[in-house]
Amino acid sequence: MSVSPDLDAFDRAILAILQKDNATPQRAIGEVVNLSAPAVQRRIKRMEETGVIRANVALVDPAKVGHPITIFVEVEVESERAELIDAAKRGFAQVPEVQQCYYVTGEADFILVVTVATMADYEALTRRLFFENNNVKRFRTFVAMDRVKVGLEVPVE
Amino acid sequence: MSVSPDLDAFDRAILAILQKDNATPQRAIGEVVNLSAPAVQRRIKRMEETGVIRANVALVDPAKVGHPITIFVEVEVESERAELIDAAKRGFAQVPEVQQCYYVTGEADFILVVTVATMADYEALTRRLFFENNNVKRFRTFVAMDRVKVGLEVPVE
DNA sequence: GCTAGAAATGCAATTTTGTTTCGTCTGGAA
DNA sequence: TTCCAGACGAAACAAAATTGCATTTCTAGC
Repeated sequence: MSVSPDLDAFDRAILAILQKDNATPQRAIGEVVNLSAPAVQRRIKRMEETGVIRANVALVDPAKVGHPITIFVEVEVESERAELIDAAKRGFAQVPEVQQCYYVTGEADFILVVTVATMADYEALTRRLFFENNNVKRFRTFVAMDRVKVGLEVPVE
Repeated sequence: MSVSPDLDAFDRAILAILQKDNATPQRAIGEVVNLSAPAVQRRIKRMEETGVIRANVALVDPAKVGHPITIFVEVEVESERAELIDAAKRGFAQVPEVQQCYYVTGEADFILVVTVATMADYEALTRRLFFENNNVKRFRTFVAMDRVKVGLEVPVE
């Protein structure tokens, strides 16, 4: 899980494909990277076992399932005591509407990406997550007008 | 692609599974949601055609492929002329290191999520994307110390 | 430069999964 | 009531993933 994976050019080529479409048949991948299907399959398996590939998922259009609003929130906390920070992390991570949560340096402590159906839902969420949390000093809201680019693809060279 | 999909409880249950693991066999999904494999398959196909499912991808651990640093950037532009904004969108979207890009309301105009190997790389990227861009007034950097929760999963009820 | 050991490969067989077919059932409109 | 459209499940089928095995490639170590 945390061993050095040591990826070669084959692995990277495979990753580039899987990050675009992981339903690509191994045979087709093999043709592109010049490897047999079993070889591709073994490499994929190894990358899954070593944690290079964290998950295989379907990406869903939020608007199509009733969550048309995406919001960024910068959260500043009162105290940065480790215990309180950990509690905040767990608290944020638990919430399904919180798609992403990062603990960051800079003028904020946390940045959240939230997806909701309505602004009223967001308002209710802020009450629950921020106003009722004594350790939240203040937060700033940015509503997405356009999701210009959305993905978790990582360049693999 | 943009027709109202009208998802029922079966569709949503299927989506919940596929958002966690889209390698789950259709037969296994069928057992969970009480549907036959062909029924599951037809629903998945329909959701792919209507754009509810935008893509099927592998999620890669950035650190394991040499991109251990995740950075948020708030970008403020000089002019919000539609033409310039569109140019900015295209410019940001093009860059592989820019994982996500949102056009937002609030104290910033764009929020970017960037993944890089080193801070030197980030510095080079800022030069290219911001300093050499006349329409960028200023930008603020937040370096992620902990990727507490990362995903694109959307609650489906 | 040569050789042993380890790792990775390709091929072919097997198993699992995805896909299509087809007959049936259900719900709604005429 | 009758007809039609849509969705379903069972079974047959096609395609893909997976496994076993012999061979090749790579890497040291001598």
